[in-house]
Amino acid sequence: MKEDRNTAAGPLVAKLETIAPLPAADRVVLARLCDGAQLMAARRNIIREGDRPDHVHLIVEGWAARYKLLPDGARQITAFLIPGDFCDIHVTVLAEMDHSIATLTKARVAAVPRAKIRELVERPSLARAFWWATLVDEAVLRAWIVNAGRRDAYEAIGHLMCELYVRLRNVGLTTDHRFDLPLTQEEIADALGLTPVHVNRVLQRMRGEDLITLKAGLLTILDYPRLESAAGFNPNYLHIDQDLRSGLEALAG
Amino acid sequence: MKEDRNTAAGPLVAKLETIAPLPAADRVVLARLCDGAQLMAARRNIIREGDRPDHVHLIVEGWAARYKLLPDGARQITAFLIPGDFCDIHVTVLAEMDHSIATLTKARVAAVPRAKIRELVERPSLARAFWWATLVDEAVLRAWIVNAGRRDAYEAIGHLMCELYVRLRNVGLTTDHRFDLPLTQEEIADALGLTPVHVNRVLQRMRGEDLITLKAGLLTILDYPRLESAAGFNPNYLHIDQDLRSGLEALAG
DNA sequence: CGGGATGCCTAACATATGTTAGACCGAATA
DNA sequence: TATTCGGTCTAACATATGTTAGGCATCCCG
Repeated sequence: MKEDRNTAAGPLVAKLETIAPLPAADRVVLARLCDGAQLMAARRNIIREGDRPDHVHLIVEGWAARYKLLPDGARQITAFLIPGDFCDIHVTVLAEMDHSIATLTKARVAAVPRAKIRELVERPSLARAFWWATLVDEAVLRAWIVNAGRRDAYEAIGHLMCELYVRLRNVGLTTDHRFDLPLTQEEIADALGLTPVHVNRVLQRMRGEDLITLKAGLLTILDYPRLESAAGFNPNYLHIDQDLRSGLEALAG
Repeated sequence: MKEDRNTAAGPLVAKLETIAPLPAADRVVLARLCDGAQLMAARRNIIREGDRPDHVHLIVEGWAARYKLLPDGARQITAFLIPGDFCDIHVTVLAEMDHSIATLTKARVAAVPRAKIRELVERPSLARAFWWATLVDEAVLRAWIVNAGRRDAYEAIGHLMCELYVRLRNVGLTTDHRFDLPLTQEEIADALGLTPVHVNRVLQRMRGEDLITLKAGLLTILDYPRLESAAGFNPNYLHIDQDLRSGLEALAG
């Protein structure tokens, strides 16, 4: 299966190839990035606000999150990072981190020297692919602003589920409409500007409506079209090529 | 004055030079981008979601905003664009717009052909500067997520004011702690996920506390340190170099 | 100079979401 | 088996913010 080949070559390759196939040479180089990945425990900081790291971190396995802490101790999660995501290509240009990143689950994280990134970017296909990835990250941030600003809790949670579904599918981590969602209700709350109590209320409602199933970190979307429309989810901002999108659609049912 | 020279060469130069001076040749090329700018009326779309423009738009004068419309007609503003900001470098890589952009005021907008951008990016100093600018845009998006998610209305509005103050100062559009803020209360509301009514309440309160003055589109921050701390504003995410930051601080009093 | 917009402002009332507190449950650990 | 521990779930109550509605300026344009 194509999916197997992708994940074997590493989630990063799978992700970048959601737009366009890469030259074989590029795939090899990328796959090699994942080799030295370190195993980290859950809930450990990968980098902290104010740090000036000289390595770029890549999630190879497991989940992580960007977050900011407020003076009163509140936490806002700003992004969920899944396999294939770079944590901080920022540091190639910006002096210091303006937010922190921590693992959410046990994870394998590769540290790539800045110089290596510069070397990779000399390949035009990779420069383009990296550029694509950061622009998509930006688009995701915009979608999250809408979540927190103009969607109610029910829509926001539904939207997040749809987004994660598509992103995970791109790296081959879904089967049908089911995937591992190793987030606590508090983490979901911190991502959407809600309260754990309220997240729980909404989840209960969704279960009651036979929209989803969520148990032991496994989410099943029982009625994807209904969830999508209830959440006002339009995957265009993830910028998957049209043809490929329909291809995946067929694959994943 | 240095500030005058910058603004004369165009807001884009001023902005990009907040991190590091550019070679004279670069400044010339950038300044020339602004030459053919078109005059647009207020509240006109520059690009719309779904468009596949072949030009990149640059705000030379006036204000614009990125926004998304929801199925129910609600609007979420995702960024305010001021002189020196690119609207859509995205289109160099992504096929189609996932959001719309409209002028807020009368504005001068330059349309730069994609090819021209590619040409500019061949200059290492400019490539770096553009890269810096988009990473800062990304950081601003994160700050806005925090605004909508975890700050109350008072803090969020204060934070927005501080951010705009610093950004406008970078392009020479402030005098002391005063600047043109040509936003309606509804636009502020749409940016922060609030209601015009509530924005008004908060503004009244800020006036009552002698924190600000806002009349006829002119905002004066009467007590900047107090506003900054009330909002939990930390300018680090705008990534101005430390030395330069203190320099500006001295300049702007 | 009159009339229509547009934006600001306020009041009274409605509600989605937050707060606090605690019971429950399963999985790990001893 | 007992014991934590982290996470889920619920209830009762509190509140920041939304809703609706309308008055009041100001500015523009015919």
